[in-house]
Amino acid sequence: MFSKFFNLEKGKQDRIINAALKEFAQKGYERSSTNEIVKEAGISKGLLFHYFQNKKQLYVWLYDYCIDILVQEFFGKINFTETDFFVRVRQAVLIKMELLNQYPHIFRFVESAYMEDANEVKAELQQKKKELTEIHRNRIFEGIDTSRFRDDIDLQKTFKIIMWTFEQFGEEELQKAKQSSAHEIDYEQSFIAANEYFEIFVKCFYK
Amino acid sequence: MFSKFFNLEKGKQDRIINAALKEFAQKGYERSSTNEIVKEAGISKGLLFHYFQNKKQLYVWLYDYCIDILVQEFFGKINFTETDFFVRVRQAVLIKMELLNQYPHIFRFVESAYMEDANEVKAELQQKKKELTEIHRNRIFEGIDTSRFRDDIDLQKTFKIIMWTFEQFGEEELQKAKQSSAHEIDYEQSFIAANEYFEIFVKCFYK
Amino acid sequence: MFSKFFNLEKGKQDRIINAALKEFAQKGYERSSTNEIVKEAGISKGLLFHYFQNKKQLYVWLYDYCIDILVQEFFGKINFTETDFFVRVRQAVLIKMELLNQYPHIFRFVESAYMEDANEVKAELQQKKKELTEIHRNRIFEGIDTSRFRDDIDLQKTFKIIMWTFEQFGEEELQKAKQSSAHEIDYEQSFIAANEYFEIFVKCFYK
Amino acid sequence: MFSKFFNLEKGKQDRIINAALKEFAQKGYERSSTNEIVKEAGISKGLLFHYFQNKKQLYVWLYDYCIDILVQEFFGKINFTETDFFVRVRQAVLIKMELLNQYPHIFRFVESAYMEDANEVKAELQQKKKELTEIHRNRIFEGIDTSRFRDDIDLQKTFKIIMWTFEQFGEEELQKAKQSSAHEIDYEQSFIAANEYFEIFVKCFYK
DNA sequence: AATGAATGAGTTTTCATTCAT
DNA sequence: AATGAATGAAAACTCATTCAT
Repeated sequence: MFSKFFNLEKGKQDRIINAALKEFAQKGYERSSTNEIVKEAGISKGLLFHYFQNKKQLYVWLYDYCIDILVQEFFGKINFTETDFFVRVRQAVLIKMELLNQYPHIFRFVESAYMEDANEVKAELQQKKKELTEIHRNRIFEGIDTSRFRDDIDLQKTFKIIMWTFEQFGEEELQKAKQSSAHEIDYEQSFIAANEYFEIFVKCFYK
Repeated sequence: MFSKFFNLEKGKQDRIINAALKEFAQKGYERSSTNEIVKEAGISKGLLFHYFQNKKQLYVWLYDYCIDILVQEFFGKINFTETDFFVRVRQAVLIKMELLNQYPHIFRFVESAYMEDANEVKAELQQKKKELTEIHRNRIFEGIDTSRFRDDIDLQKTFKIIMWTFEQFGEEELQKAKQSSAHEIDYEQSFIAANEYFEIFVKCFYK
Repeated sequence: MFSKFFNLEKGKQDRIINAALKEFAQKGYERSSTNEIVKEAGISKGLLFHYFQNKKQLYVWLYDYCIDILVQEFFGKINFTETDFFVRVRQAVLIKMELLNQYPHIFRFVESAYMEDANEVKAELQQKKKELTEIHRNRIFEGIDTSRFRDDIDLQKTFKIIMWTFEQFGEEELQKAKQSSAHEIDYEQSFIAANEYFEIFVKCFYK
Repeated sequence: MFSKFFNLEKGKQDRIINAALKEFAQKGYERSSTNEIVKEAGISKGLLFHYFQNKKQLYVWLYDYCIDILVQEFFGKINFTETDFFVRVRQAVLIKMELLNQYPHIFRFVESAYMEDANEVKAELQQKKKELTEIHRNRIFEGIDTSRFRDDIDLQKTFKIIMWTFEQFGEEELQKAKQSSAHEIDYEQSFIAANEYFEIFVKCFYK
């Protein structure tokens, strides 16, 4: 399929990927222009369509490519010997923040893809998202010691409460950052706040 | 400003509102076509722009209009004499579901507006969202009896955990509904599941 | 024809005239919008077209109206008892400058009308211009004492040279003014420069 | 920038240039339609905007293109070994008339551009006009023998009088031609009339 | 006399995609 | 593999003018 693309000279590959990443992250699927992408990548119009049949394929391929990178990096950094739930979740939150810092373009693109609702790619994207969570959702909890949780509450639901809290907390920090003067997450302060949530959870959900 | 619009014959007003609602909810701001809207509403191209200076104003006006309806309906139905936090939240969740059923188009449009990231309207929308939450966030907790919560946990953060949980729970139910055969929320089953979350919270967060 | 218009309350007449003057002078015939005119004049769309059948008629009528004012003012101020050609021309140049100062909008509009080349009004305007010059060209030289000019040169052509010189000189001063910081004609300096041209002409064309 | 355009097949280049020339000369900037231009040139709408970013750029580029041709042709035909002022000016007047005949469309377009007052292009055009006159105004008088002029008159102003006279004279002949039955300049008769002006100038301005 | 809702053809510009070279 | 000329449908928006009230 895309093996052709990978035969390309590495530099050109990168220029194309970065140009597309930048354009899509900035403008979303619909508003993005293949014209701008080829201009930024310094290649011809025809070449882009030689490798990617159309805009949609380029977008979806790029999404897969980015997800692969993020998933590999993410799970590569998780310490699976740690069995305490909260330590594990805290790790995950931190790693996510690190990745955000390390691959800002990729992250921003994937983020924007999650919000993307252009009809053309929506369905395909949602399918992929679903598959992704199905595959990885429980991987993050592999080897967790569940014996420390209270016995009188549903564990699955308790996990969800915790996951949702940190998802939304992350979202809130992101929003705050956007509206701050620095336009950047204040990691130190975020870390302290996150810990306070951990404390509540430990107090309430552990035996 | 838009008083002109409200002088219009009611039927025509509704046709315009519904056409715009449908188009924007379905396709998002960028992809939506004013051409389609006027065709659906059965009016001339010129008329739309006689009432709304441009596409953006139409969108933002429609957003305000919808938010007004939802906010009024929502707070009109809340029983503020009830002081128990969880009963109040349960009420809110139920009312939200009712509204979803009663005004599906308006709800879907506002929902899509929350995800909208077309640069042109993003900033304005975010400002409005911020104002909205600032005004109403605490209204929903007016007169709540906080004495029943454990004293050793931060109340603000605890509230957030609960709110986030039900937001995300609602989201999950919506997603499930979309992928179900009926394409409709199974209220009975949702209600049972929601209750299970309530039980966890009561057990863990109350004294 | 337009007697209807003059029955209107004076204030409204003026508002309409000034609004049209401003719009046409600023944007030229084609780019001007009747919408803007009625908005500025504070009247309804329908009313404008009640008095002026269409945009073209409004433009042409306004042109006539302005020309009438300028012509009357101009010839009213000329001192026809003065028989020296150069004194007369000098007078004319000064009066033109005064009028420019007194009726800047009218002047700018007429000026713009002279440059107007919108097909729709071009022909009509040119016809009017021709009639105007035919009627008034020689009026300005009424009672002039031609005996002081050299006998060996064609008087008609000499007059033309002088007229053209002052027309173009005025144009040049106008351009200078436009590009100056003050955006205004420096009358004192203009007057001195004009005099130098007069001196050349007296030296060369008088006996 | 526009090198792309010149890579195009010559025939197509010409069709585009001529179509634009015709449309702009006839209707002026504002009233001209890019739709009409592509129709006349027999190309697609997209292609025009592939080569020229927008209508304004097309107009300004065309102006530059035309001015270049006229300036080169004009100065190429001037005989700079001739040092008599009046012979030189007579030459210039004749060459201008020749060019008018040879490149009627280009001439008409440039002429219309001089009268153009569409806000969008006005400033840019005026800047270009100013540069043009600054560069070339004195080139036309290179090597002129000024010793034959009277010593008691300002030479710069005298030159201006002469230049303005012939500019306006040319204008007048053009207007006459337009309103004549033949719609063409009667060169022979023009030449005689021009000579009469020359005679006046020689008599009056030479020692 | 006065209003302003209504029209719809018209405008410039963008865009993904194709294809001959 | 690589180019870039070419397409034409579609977009948002404007505008003079009409007409029922």
